[in-house]
Amino acid sequence: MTDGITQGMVEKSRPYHYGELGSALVEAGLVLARAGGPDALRLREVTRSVGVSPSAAYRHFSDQRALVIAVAQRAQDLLANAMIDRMESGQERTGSVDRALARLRGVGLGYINFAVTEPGWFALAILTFDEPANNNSTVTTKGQVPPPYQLLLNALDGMLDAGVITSQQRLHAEWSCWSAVHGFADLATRGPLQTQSRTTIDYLAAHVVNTAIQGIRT
Amino acid sequence: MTDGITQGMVEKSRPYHYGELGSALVEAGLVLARAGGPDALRLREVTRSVGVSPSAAYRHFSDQRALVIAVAQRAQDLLANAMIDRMESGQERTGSVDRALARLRGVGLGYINFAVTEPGWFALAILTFDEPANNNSTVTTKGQVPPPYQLLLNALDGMLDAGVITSQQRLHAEWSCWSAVHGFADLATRGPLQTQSRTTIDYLAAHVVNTAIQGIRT
DNA sequence: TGTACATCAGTGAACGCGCGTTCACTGATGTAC
DNA sequence: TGTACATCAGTGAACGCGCGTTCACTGATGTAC
Repeated sequence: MTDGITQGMVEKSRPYHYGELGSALVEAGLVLARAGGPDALRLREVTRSVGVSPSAAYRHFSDQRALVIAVAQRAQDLLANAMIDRMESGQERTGSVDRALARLRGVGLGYINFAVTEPGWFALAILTFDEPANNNSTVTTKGQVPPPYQLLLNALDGMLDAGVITSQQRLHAEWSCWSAVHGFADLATRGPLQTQSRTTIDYLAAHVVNTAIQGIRT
Repeated sequence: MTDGITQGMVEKSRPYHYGELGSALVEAGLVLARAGGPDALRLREVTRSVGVSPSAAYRHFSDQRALVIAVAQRAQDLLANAMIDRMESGQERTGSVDRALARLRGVGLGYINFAVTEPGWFALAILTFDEPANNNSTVTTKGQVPPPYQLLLNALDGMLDAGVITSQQRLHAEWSCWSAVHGFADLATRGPLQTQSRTTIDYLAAHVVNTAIQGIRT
């Protein structure tokens, strides 16, 4: 029997201790949450999928909640990355106005697109938008504001800088935008739009984002 | 010991069979969900709060899911009523334009207000926005479209009739409006706004609703 | 009006399940000498 | 270089919990005659 070396895709006869069980658990949690959402993050199931006893998790997380928060943080980062990707695609724009508009649109559509393509991760990510960013499991704090929210603020500031909106219109615009985009994501993910085709969803998403932007431009 | 007659607020020594256990369970579920949301609707807990054995519920509902759907239907009705109340308050308006605008605003603010004041019921109500309206427990079907959604459609049609928006602008406007309002409700209920004061929430809600309406007027 | 009986709403015990958490342990690691 | 030992990551069994659902039952109801 092979020993020590990871064998194929399923690792049998695990090494002595374990490489980095903490991050392995988070990674396994990410896999489970992708398919099953936050409810799939049961401590026993996560440890089982890693091939470790349930109590082993307590060497790395104080309790199940801490594990969920760590996985949710990863999901939130994935969401932020998806938004950044969408924001920067088609980056060459003629004017600064068009560029600011495209970036704001990208932020919104990236958010919605992530929600629709990865509903499990999305549901997990939004669980912790309220969490006060507890630094857990030796992760360095990135800042008080959660990344997705910060991306939206940046895009809106870009609208102000480009002169697309006034500072009066900029006021509280983040809540109008976030509400529209988040609401659509929820309706498409858990609500009445969940049975619609992807084509329809994408079409409506573009419409909703454009309308929201029109709204803040009064 | 008193018997037969309901005693005070807690009914001890229950009557022979039970009045209307089916609706009593739904009513008890409503009380539980108000405080604990959908997760509080455990069959054993509902039957316990009525003072009946768990298996008694199966005389009235095929399984737990059916009970949850019945309670959710009630929560959805409460939401619809809250929207109607808000829509009709301050009904006397000078022009038809102002009236249509006020009604649309009322629909949105009623929705948000219900979510913020009754988050448990709101969370339950939105659980079944996708449900195909299964007629359960001898309840007459009210129509395919869920009431809250219908109210929004009516208000938007009113905007069209009053000439506030064109038929072009009317197109898909329901999704822009619902997204904005629903998203704000979620952010205020489960998200980053849940720690804000009621005053702030109300102020932002008005802003978001106004912005959404501006958006569909392009 | 009174008795026999079918109906069926609610009982109570039991089922299997999976969960999060604890605790005394074991066994590999890496350091001190 | 080799041995003794402290460290601490992971084990495995057990805890108490509450859930949804089943099934043979009991006991009040209301109907038939």
